[in-house]
Amino acid sequence: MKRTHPGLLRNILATNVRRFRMARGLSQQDFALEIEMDRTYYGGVERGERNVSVDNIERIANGLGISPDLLFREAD
Amino acid sequence: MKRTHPGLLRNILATNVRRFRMARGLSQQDFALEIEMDRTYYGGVERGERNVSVDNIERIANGLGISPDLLFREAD
DNA sequence: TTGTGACTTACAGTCCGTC
DNA sequence: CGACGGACTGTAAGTCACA
Repeated sequence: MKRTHPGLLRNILATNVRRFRMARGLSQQDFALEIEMDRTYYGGVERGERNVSVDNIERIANGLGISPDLLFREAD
Repeated sequence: MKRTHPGLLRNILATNVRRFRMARGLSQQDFALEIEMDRTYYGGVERGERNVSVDNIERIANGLGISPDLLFREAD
């Protein structure tokens, strides 16, 4: 599912999620497993292809051990 | 649709959205109209009944004229 | 002015893979 | 390890009539 353009917010989310996950030194699959999310779906999130819902944003933020609002801050 | 649910992030979002909208002195219907969203759907968001996705969060934040991450900050 | 139940359709989200 | 595809299921998205 190649859902590129629409919003930029999901791209911000995507880069942030990826950055925080890598900072924790985890692979996509390991992290996805940890938060009980499908690995292919989670990969799509990091690619900005998925229009993630709040409940899943919460799961991801919890898994990363950070406050959810950090995932929506513009890259610096 | 009574989706009185699990996640609390959804409720944080709900209260924040409502607070910012009221701060702008707008009714749900007027605001919903402004961002081209169905009034009953938007109402459900403010009630924390809807598991909103990123694209819609973006639309709401844009309509409120604020940075999306403000919608995810814990109430003080 | 907002809430609610009922409803259909689009896509979120899962699971099997390959490269 | 991560990108990506096909086929599926569940639920968000979106609308309405009425309270």
